[in-house]
This record gives sequence, C-alpha cells and structure tokens, in this order.
Amino acid sequence: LITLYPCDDSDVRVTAPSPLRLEKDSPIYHEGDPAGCWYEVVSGVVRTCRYLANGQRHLTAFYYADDAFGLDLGCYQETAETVTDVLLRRHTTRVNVGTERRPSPGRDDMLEKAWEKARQSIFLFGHKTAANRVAAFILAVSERSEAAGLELLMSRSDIADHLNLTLHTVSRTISELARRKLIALHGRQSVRILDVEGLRIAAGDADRGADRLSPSAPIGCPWPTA
Amino acid sequence: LITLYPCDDSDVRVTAPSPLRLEKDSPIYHEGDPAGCWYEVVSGVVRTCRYLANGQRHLTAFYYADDAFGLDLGCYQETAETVTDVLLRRHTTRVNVGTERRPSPGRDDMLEKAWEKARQSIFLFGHKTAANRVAAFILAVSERSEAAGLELLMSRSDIADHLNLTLHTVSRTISELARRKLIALHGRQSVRILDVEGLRIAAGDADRGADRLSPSAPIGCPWPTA
DNA sequence: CGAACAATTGAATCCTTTCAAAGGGAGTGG
DNA sequence: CCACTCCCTTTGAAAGGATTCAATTGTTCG
Repeated sequence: LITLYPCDDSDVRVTAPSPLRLEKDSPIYHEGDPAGCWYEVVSGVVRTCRYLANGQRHLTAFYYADDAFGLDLGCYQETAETVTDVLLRRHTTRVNVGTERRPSPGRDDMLEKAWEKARQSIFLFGHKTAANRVAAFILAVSERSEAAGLELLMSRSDIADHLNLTLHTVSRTISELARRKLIALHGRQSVRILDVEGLRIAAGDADRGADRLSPSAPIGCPWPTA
Repeated sequence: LITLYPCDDSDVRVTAPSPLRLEKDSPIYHEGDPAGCWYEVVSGVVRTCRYLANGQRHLTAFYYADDAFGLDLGCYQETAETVTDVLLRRHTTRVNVGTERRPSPGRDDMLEKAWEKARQSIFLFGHKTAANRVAAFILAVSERSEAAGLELLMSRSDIADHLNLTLHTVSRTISELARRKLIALHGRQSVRILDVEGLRIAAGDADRGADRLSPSAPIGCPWPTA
C-alpha cells in the first residue's frame, strides 16, 4: 500500500515532476486534513466522499482522466479515495509570489470545472425515480468514455452512494434497463448503450443541454426590453 | 418592476456604487445568459435554480446577506431570482489588468464560498427520508439566523424543489416536526426551534461537524505513519 | 476447487407521491 | 368594515416505489 501525506510540502514543487501511483481503494487524503495540494487525474478513477455520523457515506463525485480535485484552500472538505489503480499529478495549493502565498496558477480554471462537476452531481439527484437517476448516471459516464461501450469501474455500492439509492435498487434498475433493451451488459462492469434516445427518455428529460432550454419558462421571461 | 441586463458593462464599475433594489419574485439573470457580473446579497433572499425539460424546477441554493452568486465566467449555469425584496451589490466578473481581462479580485474567495454552498446542497440530498431533509434544512437555515427564532422566507414549494420532495410532503413533515414538539410554528413562516438535539437526531446525523468525525472510518484510516 | 465477496433477485413493509378536498391569510372591492 | 376571492398551505386516502430482510447466484482469487 502506497501512502502519502497530502500536505507534505517538503518534496513538492509547483508541479510534481513524476506522477503519483496508487493502487485500487487507497486513501488519498481525508476530510479535515489541512489542504496543501490539489490533484489531477492522469489515469484511473477517483471518488470523493463524506462520511456521515450515522454511518452513511455520500459520494460527491467521480473523477476521471484530466479532472482535478482537492482544490480546497483551508482544509479538505471531503475524503478522496481511489476507485481503481490510479496515476495522479500533484500541485501545491499555494505558491510564493513575492512575499505572500497565493493560489497557484491554473487552480482557478480547475475550480471552475470542479464547481460544474458539483452541479452535475446535484443535477443527478434532481431526477425523481431510481430509473431516472441510474439512466442519467450511465449517460453521464458514457460522455466520459470513448465510443459506444463504457466501463462501470466503480462498485454498485459506490453508484448507490452517489445516487442516494441502495445498492439493491441500483442493481435492480440496471437489470431492468437491460431487460428493456436500453443497455446490454457484458459481465459486471461492461455496459453497451443500445438505445441512447430511450435512455434519455428513461432519465426523465433530454439529458444535459435540455435543462437549458426550458419549456416552462421561469418568472419574468422573456426579459423586458429597455 | 426594476429590470436589469446582467451583462451590461457600460454603466458598471468594479463595484457598483449603490446597491440594486429588486422586489419579490423578480428575475435577476437567466441560465444561459453570458455572465458579465456577479452579485452579493446586501439584504433579502435570492434563489438559484435550473428548469428541466420535463418541467421540473430544481433549486440549487438560497442566498442570504453577504452570500455571493453568479460567479460563472462564461455563461450563467443557472437562473437567479429573488425570493423576497432584495438589495444587491453588483461586481463585474472580469476587469482590465494591463492588456488582458481577468477575474476580478475578491471573486476567488467568493467562488470558494459558493462551492461550499453547493456542497451543502448536495449534503442535504444525502439525507434519506423527508424528515431527515426537512430537519436538516431547518437547521441549516437556523445557522443563518440570529437567536432561536427563524423565518422560512421561501414558499413550501421552494423548499420542496430544494429538497427534491413535493410541497405536500414538506408541509406534512413540518407539521409532523411540530407535532413532535421539535419546533413550534407561529404562522406560516415563523419557526422556533424547541429541541435542537431532537432536530439533529431527526436529521439523521449530528449535523455539520459530525460528518467530519466519522465513526465508520473510511478506508485506510488511521493514516499509516512514515 | 473452495472460500470470500459482489451482485442479483424475491417478497413484505414502509414511505413518498398522487389525487382530491378543505382550511386559512392577504388583498380587493363593495 | 365586512365579505369575497385567490392562492398558499394543510390534511386525508389510495397508489406506486424504494427500502429492508432474506436467500441465491455469480466472480474472483488464493
């Protein structure tokens, strides 16, 4: 098991020279730790989560290649763990500029992306039924995968904690989607989308982009002209 | 009705000289509009939401005094509307620095806060039952209010769209909490918390701070020592 | 090959939604 | 000032889903 101290600045430059290698199910940093650096995924999958007092776990996001996480300035607000074997690039959160230390360059854009990711996560929950959420999740994953096939690298339990469902319901629903010929399963993780449109309908709306053109207009639309 | 164009830079300085006044249920900006400025709440309550294709509305957050919203750089990712009569301070998103335009100072810290707010929103959804969510919501609102009493300035429908429940369930649950003597209602909006501990238990966990000290330790804890 | 773990599936229960109707404030007009 | 209306909220009963409990199947790894 490879371990690392998330805030150990001593051997860290603005960009770590060589990627960090961690194996499946390893801790990266823990909620509450002082935040010394943020990470970019080179390969593999990372999850961030919060452990609640009642024992529940809440998975806030999955991070794939080129995603960044751990951008907090003070303390980390969530725990980060590897889902698969992972290669990470590490950056220090603050760099010396003259006399003061300020957020490192590039972090700003990453923060922007991370925020959008958080919004997507909220968006997933906005879907009412289990079928809605699972279908939306599969579509979201497929956007990060090349070609038609995609791999559900995380466990059913991970998916459940991400969608706020039980792993039973997730399993049932995936089976149901396969039964309806919207997807095809090859083994546990390998999924092939058979009917994208059908999946979007199953997701309860026309996926991303569709929540932009709202048929039910918000208040005050169209805008009053000068 | 006071109207404004969110991206009208012409009359906007780095910080608008006088606060903007808007009345209840007014649009501030719309999802998809190019983002020209971000806002600070001086007084009142603002909501941000996304309108989904299927007609559902999803309330991503409520903003109170000193909260900032609308920090997107490209286009606004969500719609902002007033919940009550509101006073706003407006800032331009980018300012001229030499030849290039870059994010305005102060925006960084605000982005940090906004992100934390988004996380809280996700956190609310992490609660399983209606009682969990409503109790957690009331506790969250109470943290933004002084003293024991608090005002639910938004409608039941707003709360429902925020917690991903129906307004019926929200209403039922609030009544139930009152019946259990955890809160007391004075009129529709005025709430007094009678039993904070009981509310926290009803929320399903010991509220904020408790999700930091996790009794069910995440993987790899405690940290291996060097 | 067997053990341990992950995933699937079934049945009963509980909870939220849905459909329907009644109650209560705020504002308007008589 | 009162009555009336409109809209928000509350509440009831039935229906649909997700969870829970329990058991089986399937995979992976030693």
